[in-house]
Amino acid sequence: MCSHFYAFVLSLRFSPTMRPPPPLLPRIAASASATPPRRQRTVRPPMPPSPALLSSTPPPAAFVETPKPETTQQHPPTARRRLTLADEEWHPLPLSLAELSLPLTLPTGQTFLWRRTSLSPLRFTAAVGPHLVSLSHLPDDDRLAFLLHNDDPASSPSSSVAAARAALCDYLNAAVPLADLWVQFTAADARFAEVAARLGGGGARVLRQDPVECLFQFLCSSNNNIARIEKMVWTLAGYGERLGEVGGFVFHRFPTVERLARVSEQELREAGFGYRAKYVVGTAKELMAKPGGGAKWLALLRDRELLEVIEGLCTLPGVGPKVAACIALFSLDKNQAIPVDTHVWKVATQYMLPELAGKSLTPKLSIVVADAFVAKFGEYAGWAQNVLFIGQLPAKKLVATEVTSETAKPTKRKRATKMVEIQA
DNA sequence: CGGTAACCTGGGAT
DNA sequence: AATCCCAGGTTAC
Repeated sequence: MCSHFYAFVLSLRFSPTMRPPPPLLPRIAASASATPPRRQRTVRPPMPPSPALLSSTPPPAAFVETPKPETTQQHPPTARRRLTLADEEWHPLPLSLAELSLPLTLPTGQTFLWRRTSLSPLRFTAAVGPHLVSLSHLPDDDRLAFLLHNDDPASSPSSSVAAARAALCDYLNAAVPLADLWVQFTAADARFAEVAARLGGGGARVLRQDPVECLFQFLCSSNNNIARIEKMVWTLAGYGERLGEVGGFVFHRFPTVERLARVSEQELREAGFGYRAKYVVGTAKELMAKPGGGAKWLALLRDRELLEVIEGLCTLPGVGPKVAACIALFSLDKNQAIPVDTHVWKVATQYMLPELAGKSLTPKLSIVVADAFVAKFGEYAGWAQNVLFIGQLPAKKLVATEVTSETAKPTKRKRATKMVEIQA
């Protein structure tokens, strides 16, 4: 039954709507599942969430931390002495700790754009669309909250708090009830239960990123390490509009495809991209040739089937099955997509398909692995895979926290880092 | 169609 | 100190 879909994928390859196929070599949808997707979802994920989770509307008054309305001035006269959360105008989001753990979601390999701008309380900052936001948890509450701090107040009037909240709920995939999934996954697989327990309480959530942003990030990820990926992605972000400075980091809105298409390969090579420089430039130009400029073409993939999505993405230079699956899962609503990399391969041969141990990972075998995940975990298999992937990361690396230069006294040129174990 | 070797770079291990 | 190996892969033989 696997072969049906394999043939299906090959046929898709030559779909007239796609760019002319390269000479050969079926770079098939390695991470696609052969399981026919029932009821293809379009934009919104399945599993109707509780009304309270349906966002973009302000949360109940009980969750509002600051007594004053959001339209008041940003810094009350008495705010000099102690900057509490309230003084900074944090705005609550409808996500509990069980639904979203920041350290298990932001710095664990699905995005490379967030920066830790505070250690205690733990705080992360990044641009979400045009909004420069920090995320943290309110004290004495397990609710998440965000702080909006674009440079120019005029460009972010009070109304944009609502816009930022809506953008965040979308970005954080807030409508998908993660806690329910974990119950299901824990019952389905002992290995998942073990990893989930070790990670403590849940909250490893799959994001719903902007497809352009996601694509160019994972273009940088091939045969590479996290530190350098972050550096490269940060370089790309620098081509976008400046949004502001937080914690010593200057944040930019992620650049448009059009802007990226004007960057030269040599410029990127000098920035340390290596052979990926030509992937970035090539993909940007390839996208510009699409009707609507590429961003639209990518966005429309959200309405397509997983196999077709993988197939389409693989026409872009530098995008293979694994990177395509990452983009599908982390930005295109393809919750069944399973990025099969070395870590997932290890998990699969160790716990799920021991008969494959010792073999090398081929595109066909990664389909087998993806199928095994979907057979075990179902429609949201990609979310389970994400947790198992995190479980493969070195425990000490899960929350590697940078210490600021004033407290760290780095002995060498490189930044000192301090490892902080998660939970307790 | 499966196996293999380059491909840029930088950090850590030997 | 010189080399090797690896890092969430993709591409070309």
